[in-house]
Amino acid sequence: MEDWANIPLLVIAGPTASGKTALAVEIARQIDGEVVSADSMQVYRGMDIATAKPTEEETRGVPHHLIGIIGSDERFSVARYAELAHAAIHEIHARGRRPMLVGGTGLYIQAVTENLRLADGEIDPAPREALAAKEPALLWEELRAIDPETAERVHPNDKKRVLRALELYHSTGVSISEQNARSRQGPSPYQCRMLLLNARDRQVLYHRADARVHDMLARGLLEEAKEFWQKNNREWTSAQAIGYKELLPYLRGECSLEAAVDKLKRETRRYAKRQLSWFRRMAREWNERVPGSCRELYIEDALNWKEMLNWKE
RNA sequence: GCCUCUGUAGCUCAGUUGGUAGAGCAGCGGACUGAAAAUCCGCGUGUCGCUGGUUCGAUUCCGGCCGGAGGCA
Repeated sequence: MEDWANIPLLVIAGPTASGKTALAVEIARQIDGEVVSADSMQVYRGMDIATAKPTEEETRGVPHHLIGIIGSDERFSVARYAELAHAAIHEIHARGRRPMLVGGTGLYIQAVTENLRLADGEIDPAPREALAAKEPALLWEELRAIDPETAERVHPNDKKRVLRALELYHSTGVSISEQNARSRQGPSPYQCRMLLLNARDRQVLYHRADARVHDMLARGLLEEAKEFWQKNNREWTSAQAIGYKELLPYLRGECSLEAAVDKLKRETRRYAKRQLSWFRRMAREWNERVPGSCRELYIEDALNWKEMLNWKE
């Protein structure tokens, strides 16, 4: 695995509904590429409409990896994702094809491109229930006792991160700050270039997102959601997917379809905004480290394939 | 036509006994290392309908006009 630096990896990132799939497929067909999905919800089986999994028609023969690989009732983690993604990238490269990392989950992309080194061992979820019952302030104090550096960075109200830090420590004996320090020592594994899809006018992106919500509904999102809730538990990670939890009140007769759809659109927009926040930082950092390693593309522009292909070398 | 109510942020509204205004939602910015489509932090973005008058000063008081709702005809 020491030849990592020789593996070129084209990353395509962007918020929801920005057209990542279409761009990736177009490029893949020209450079003999295969897509490794970096999407925390497309990893689950089923959930096809809600997670906008690329259809056969859309992929046009370009292989896509890490989509629909686990059950919606399974636990998953960045650690497992990174492992699978690295394996897929190496395997694609070994076959003489070009790996492309494409998706909207910033954490997953970062874990792969920066080769984050996470502490060994599974995280034991058992302490979570015990810890969750406690007051947030008490949990934060607990974290400060074992890892003051992380406590400093994590807001006491950010219960999820406080809990995770405690779980990590209790399960592996490694604190978050230790793990972070280790990660930073890792090599930059691949020869990376990133295309970031964005919109000059946020409204343009939002209109596309709204249109996609309507498209999903037309394709049977309601049916899919109904089925999803028959088989899945609200506590499971897959239930976080935008699309199902917003429609649940309607399916239970607690609100109108219109209200639920409005909520769904709003949550989609908020999600896109959070993604952009992550990617903008990522772009800034990449270009500081390796000038020109991240290029921003605007969905309003007619994309110039030839220019992009010359650039990626 | 007359009477009453009403017009303040993108929306729903509060408020100023006259000193250019604030909540919720929406929106915007940010963080993010084992759940991340999650979780969390920060920020009012405004011709107070228009126009005259009174006043040192009007979003506030008075008149007129315009828009909206209801009532009587």
